[in-house]
Formats: sequence, C-alpha cells, structure tokens
Amino acid sequence: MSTLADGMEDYLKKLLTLSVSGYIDIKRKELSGKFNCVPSQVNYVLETRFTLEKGYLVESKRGGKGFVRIRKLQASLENLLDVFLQDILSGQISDDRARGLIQRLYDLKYISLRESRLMEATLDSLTIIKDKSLQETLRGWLLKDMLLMLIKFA
Amino acid sequence: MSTLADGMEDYLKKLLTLSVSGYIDIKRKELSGKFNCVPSQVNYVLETRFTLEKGYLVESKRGGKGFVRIRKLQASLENLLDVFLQDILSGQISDDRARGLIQRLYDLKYISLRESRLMEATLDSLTIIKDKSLQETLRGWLLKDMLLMLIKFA
DNA sequence: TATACTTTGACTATCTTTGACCTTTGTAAA
DNA sequence: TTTACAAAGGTCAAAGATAGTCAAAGTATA
Repeated sequence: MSTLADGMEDYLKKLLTLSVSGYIDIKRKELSGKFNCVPSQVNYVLETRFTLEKGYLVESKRGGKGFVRIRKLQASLENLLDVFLQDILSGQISDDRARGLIQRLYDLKYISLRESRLMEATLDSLTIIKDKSLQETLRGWLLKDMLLMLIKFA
Repeated sequence: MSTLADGMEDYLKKLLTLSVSGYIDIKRKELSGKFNCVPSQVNYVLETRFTLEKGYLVESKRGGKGFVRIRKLQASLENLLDVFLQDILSGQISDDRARGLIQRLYDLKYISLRESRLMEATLDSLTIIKDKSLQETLRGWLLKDMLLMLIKFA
C-alpha cells in the first residue's frame, strides 16, 4: 500500500514515459481532482519527487490558460555538469544534491545500479558525523574522489 | 515462562519463514497492539533479536504509510558477512585492514574491479579528516554501509 | 543481592495531507 | 484603456500518521 504522493508520482512518471515531446502539461486542479486531494498536494509531489537534482524541470503559469509543465531532462554529462559542477568544485554538497547526482549518473548509464548503491551507501555513513560543515565537505570529497576514480578507469 | 519479547520474536520469525520474498513488512503500532505493549517494545525486540550478527537486516520508514521491514539474509551472504563482521562491528578499522577486506571481496568475486576501486576511493577521501579516531570510525561505517547495501540488493 | 534482561513512556524525528491565504494572468465590462 | 473579476497556480504552517531514542522502572537469574 502506497501513499497518495507515491501514486501521483507514478502516474506522472508514466505519463512522461508515454509522452513523445519529453514533457507533459497538467492542470493542478484536475490532477488533484483525479486523486481526490487538495491542489497543494500536487506541489508537495513536485517538490519532493520532481526536483532538478532528480533530473526534472517544472515550469508553470498561473491565471487563465494556466498549467504545470513537467519535463524530464535529457541526461547528458553536459547538463549534469551544469547542475552539479559548482558543488563539485566547491568541495561541498548537500545530501539531496549528492543523491541526485548519483541517480543521474545512473540514468546516464555512466554507473551501474550496484555502483550507484555503493555511492549512496557512503552518504549514509556520513550521518554519524556531528559537525555539519565537516559532513558537507567530506561528502564533496567522497563524491569527487569516486568520480575521479570512475573517470580514471573508465 | 517466556517473555513478551520472546513471543514477538517467534511470531516475526514465523512470518519470515512463511514469506516468499525473504522479508516482511509490519506496522510497529499494529504489532505492539497485537502483543498489548508499547510500540517501543518492538524496537527492543528488533535490536536484541534481529541484528546483523544474527543474519537480519531491518529497514523502516516513518510517516503516513510507514513500515518496518525485516529481512533474513541468505545463508551464503551470512557466510560472507561472517568473514568481515568482526572487523566491521568493532566500529573502527585501519586503512590497511580496510583495503585488505576490499581486495578479499574482489578475490571472492563478490565485487567487480570498478566496485573495488570505488570502495578504495572512499578510503582516499578520509585523509582530509584530522581527527584520527573519527577517521577510523568513519572508515568502519563506510565499509559496513557499503557492504550492507550490496547485501540488501544482492 | 548483583547483574542482566525486559517493559514502559515521555519526548523526538520524519513524512504526508490539508486548508487558509496570496499572487499572477486573461478577459469582459466600463 | 483601465478596471474588475474569475480562474489559475503558489506558499506556508498546522495537523495527522508513523517510527526512533533513551533512560527509568520492573523482573528474572546467577
């Protein structure tokens, strides 16, 4: 049994795979109507499951002729770098962004599923570090070192 | 006279033997309801009877539609784990020892060359930690979390 | 009796769902 | 053109639903 949010996520992702244009347009109110919930639930799903880190771009317009457009970003090392280069160079990165990067490397087939799990596991370990700043720094280094290794032995 | 905890342990183990998937999902509150005790008693049982040493893996999620998942490791994985458990559970591990374990995993064909390099890369990152004790601790956690992840999705 | 194991409950953390209020945009009326 | 209003979508904080932690109190055992 899954949550409303999970159901809506699956529904939207299915629509996306069926779409030829690479994006879908929805009406927030219609969608919430279909799932019998308040409209803002749609925003919750968008904010937690269709983030830039996860490879989605959400645009919208209010008022008459309003819409919510969800786009699955074409995975390429280029736009990956666009999104994450700043983090990687700065040597610090948040947990969310790190996981997003790993997910997208996997989408790209740049790493295997097992490799992505290994990388994610390293992020789990960091929770034992109390010092938040050290945590972010170490996360950055871990990612950087793992990426460099992958590149070196590609 | 057997304790509440023993009863709960037996109940869960029975459910596990009946499960085809190799794991069971329960609701902490439902279970404690069935045994007429406080919810945290479930945690006590999990912590004392369904530990890694005993060949179990426990995952959970909070919030709406939350759950506790108990997984019984396959015998082959348990054996593999036995080899490393002592090191891993000690909580701290030296760099040499860690690299030895990784090499061993590779020799056993349990991980690929790339995976071994990935794991080694994480050890490299640790050098930025000044605190030697924290370094050793984190090394232990990294290894454990990575291995667990591999086991979980084996 | 001392020690180890068990049980409880108050407090905390996390994830989801809801609803009241806010902002933007298109368009019909003035 | 300007204005008013309806029709979107957005924000945010509170409520709801679970699970986790920890230490104190209770019980069994050596």
